[in-house]
Amino acid sequence: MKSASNLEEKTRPGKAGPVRAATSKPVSAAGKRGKARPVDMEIKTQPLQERSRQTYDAILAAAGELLEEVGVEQLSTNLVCKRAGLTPPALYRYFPNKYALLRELGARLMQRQDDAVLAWIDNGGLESKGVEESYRKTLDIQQQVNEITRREPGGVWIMRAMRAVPALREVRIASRDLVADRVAEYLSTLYTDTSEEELRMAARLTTEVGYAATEMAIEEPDTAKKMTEELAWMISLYYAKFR
Amino acid sequence: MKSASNLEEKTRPGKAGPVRAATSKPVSAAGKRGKARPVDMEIKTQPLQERSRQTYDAILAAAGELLEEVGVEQLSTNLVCKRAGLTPPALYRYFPNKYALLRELGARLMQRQDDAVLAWIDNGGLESKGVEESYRKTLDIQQQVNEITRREPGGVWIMRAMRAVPALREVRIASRDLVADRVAEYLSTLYTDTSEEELRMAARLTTEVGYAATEMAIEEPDTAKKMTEELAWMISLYYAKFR
DNA sequence: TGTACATCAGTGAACGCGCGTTCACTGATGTAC
DNA sequence: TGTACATCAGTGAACGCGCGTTCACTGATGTAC
Repeated sequence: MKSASNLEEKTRPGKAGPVRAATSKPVSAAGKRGKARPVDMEIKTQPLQERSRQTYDAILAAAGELLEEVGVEQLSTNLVCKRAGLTPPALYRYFPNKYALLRELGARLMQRQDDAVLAWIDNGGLESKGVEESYRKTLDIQQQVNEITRREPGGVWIMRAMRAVPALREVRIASRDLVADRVAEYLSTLYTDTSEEELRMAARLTTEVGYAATEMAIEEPDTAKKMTEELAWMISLYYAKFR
Repeated sequence: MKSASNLEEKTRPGKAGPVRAATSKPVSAAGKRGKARPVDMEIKTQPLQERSRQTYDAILAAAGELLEEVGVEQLSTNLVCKRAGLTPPALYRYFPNKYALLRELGARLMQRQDDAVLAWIDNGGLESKGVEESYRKTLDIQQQVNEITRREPGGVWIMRAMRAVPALREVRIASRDLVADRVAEYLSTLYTDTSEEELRMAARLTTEVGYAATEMAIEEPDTAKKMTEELAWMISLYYAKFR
């Protein structure tokens, strides 16, 4: 059973619906991050009919494509509408602004990454007889995450946006901490000499470092394979210190 | 003697002037990154008189402040003008758009970081008798870089912008590779069994990971110290594999 | 199975706003003699 | 040392554009009987 994210309920894997359930209570309108004035992040209407479900997905698909072409900053709702073959009020029916849209894209990507990592943990990804085996398993999951991100249209841009757009940062942090907590929880049964708190810090660090490496791998495909291998060494050698 | 960046000549440390010399040849107007249409990055006029030097610095200072308050995306030249107490044509005299401005901020921050790292290398930062010493030295430079970034107004936002804004990415990459090349060059005299090419990859990875850790340390001050220590372990344990 | 009606989904046209940008200008600074 | 002039620095006012957003509407889909 998956522990609930502190952010919101996550989608059922495989189901393409919006991450936030129609009945979930709205994110408070009051600012959640310091000075940047708050943005309405609520998804307005849930698609109900088949036609609207397609529209909803077309909007997200168009946004993903456009992210790759123009980046986060130049992305606008008008541009997304044009690409999706819609008029603005149609988009506006579902998303109050581009941040809500990006948030949905971010939540979906994180969901897919998290699902892979949690499944990997459940399959004993964190268990190994030595550094060599730990390396192989770490490499495996990192490659999986890279591949998931590569396949997602605009994937690396979504990751960048989750760093650089205040309204999206919490999506990334929630996902990171969800994964890190699960890793720490698991490791604490193996390395009983180390406090769970310390393992949680270690897991956050390695998760964060994993994100950076995924971005790097996608940005520089020529060296991606070798870089990912080196990252896997770095992480597995680091965890060896807790044994 | 510092090896020249592939991007541009870097400023003399301590001098607050613009990074691009007035005589340097313009960045080609043709796009340097795939589809995102190119942005004019050229700094238009160099400040000559004392008055204009102050204006120039006031613009950069205002931009740094505003980055922290509103983020990259909401930043506009008009907003910077208001904060700096200027009218738009005054800003326009020096910067063609906000990207040129951000680029200058990015170049200055990277310059400061690089200076610290290069000095650290020259002082034998990469030399150690064991993992313990390597850890201490790595921790030292990472803390220095964190501190430099913290002190720079809008520092962490500048780093995020260098990831998420296409026109700025090259500044970050150039700086990373400059440092990584110097690290690899140095290490190749120590670890003669490993090719310089492989060491360069390792150095890029650790530099990249260092950036991620700096951002993380600034975003989460409560755990910054411990996180930085763990990062230093991770890096020094990793480099130990080349011994 | 057919039809009338309610609800859902998307359109066309328009709006106000802040953005980037430019113009002709005034005022400040530096310098030649 | 003083003054006239050239250049540098910044202003005030205006512009066109694309953005986010809203309105009253038409058309599509689902359903009650």
